[in-house]
Amino acid sequence: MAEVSSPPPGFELPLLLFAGFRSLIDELHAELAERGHPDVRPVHGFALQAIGPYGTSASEIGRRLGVSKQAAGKTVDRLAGLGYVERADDPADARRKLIRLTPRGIDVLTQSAEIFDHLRARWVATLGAERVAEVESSLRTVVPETAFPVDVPGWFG
Amino acid sequence: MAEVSSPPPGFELPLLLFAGFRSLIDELHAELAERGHPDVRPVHGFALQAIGPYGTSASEIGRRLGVSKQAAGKTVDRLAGLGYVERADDPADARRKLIRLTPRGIDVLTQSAEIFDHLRARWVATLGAERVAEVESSLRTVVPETAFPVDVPGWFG
DNA sequence: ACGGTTCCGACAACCACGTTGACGAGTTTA
DNA sequence: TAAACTCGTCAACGTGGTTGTCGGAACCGT
Repeated sequence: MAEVSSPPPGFELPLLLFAGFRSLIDELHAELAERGHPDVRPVHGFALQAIGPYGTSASEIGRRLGVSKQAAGKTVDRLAGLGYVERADDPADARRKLIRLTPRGIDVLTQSAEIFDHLRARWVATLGAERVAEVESSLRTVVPETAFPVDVPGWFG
Repeated sequence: MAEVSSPPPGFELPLLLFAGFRSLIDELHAELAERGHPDVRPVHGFALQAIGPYGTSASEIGRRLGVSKQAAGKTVDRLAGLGYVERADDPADARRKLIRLTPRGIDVLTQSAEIFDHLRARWVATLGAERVAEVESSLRTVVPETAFPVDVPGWFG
């Protein structure tokens, strides 16, 4: 019944989770900057993921990200300005503009995957494969399916 | 030498960490809303924490949060508008305005601590005390001291 | 085949949150 | 005392959201 030693206060858990997330993202972007992608921001990664290898419409990106089509359109504008995506007319539907990843956009995604693997390997080197796997499996257990971070942008404010 | 089963791709780790963080914060704010604090946003919590029980100046809040004093001033404006903080003249220094938590501000902090404890207890009920403690200790090990999320606001964009 | 509904992308106005730069007023320091 | 610094505020701006509106294109039911 009695706790042997008092558990840590509950507010540490979210702080630790965020710190872990943040350190990974910070290192990712530091590394991306060194590899020729200094201008891509954390939010952009989610948008690029939402586009996918075959391209989609801006409205669809908005739906996947959980934001309005207007917001998605603005994000596409900026990504286009940075050279990560391009707009093309959709031959099948004159209303739509197909948003596609440029080679540069594909590159940043490829490199990101590589860097994330590298960062996870660093955690394994520090904690051991088992403990990393257990963190992952614990989180998978406790995180509701719905909470998966599709709709990240603007969630904070 | 060979991996018995291939490890999960590295990009899952940050996603899981963020999903865990986010689910906790979402539940916190859902609960806070029910307890009479529907307008407080995730970012505000960090600012209220930065103020502390005795109050400080806006510039100091900015320093603690890693943002400009102007940005801190705006945040204080909003928190004051919501009734969580108040400005008072500092008798010792006519330049400074002392930002202090109102009773309502103290209440939201007290309730947050309580809710976080409750949420952690739910994780314990699902995963067991040991696994939760191990997640915490693993993260403490792997997170650099410097990455502790003091300077959260605006970090994303 | 045509007319209503729905969807697309764009424009405008607005809000939240961050940034720099400048400034007057007050405090500290040399 | 004069110079240097700090505080808070104002202004302008950038970015990432929101809602509302709108014309044009596609779909669907009669």
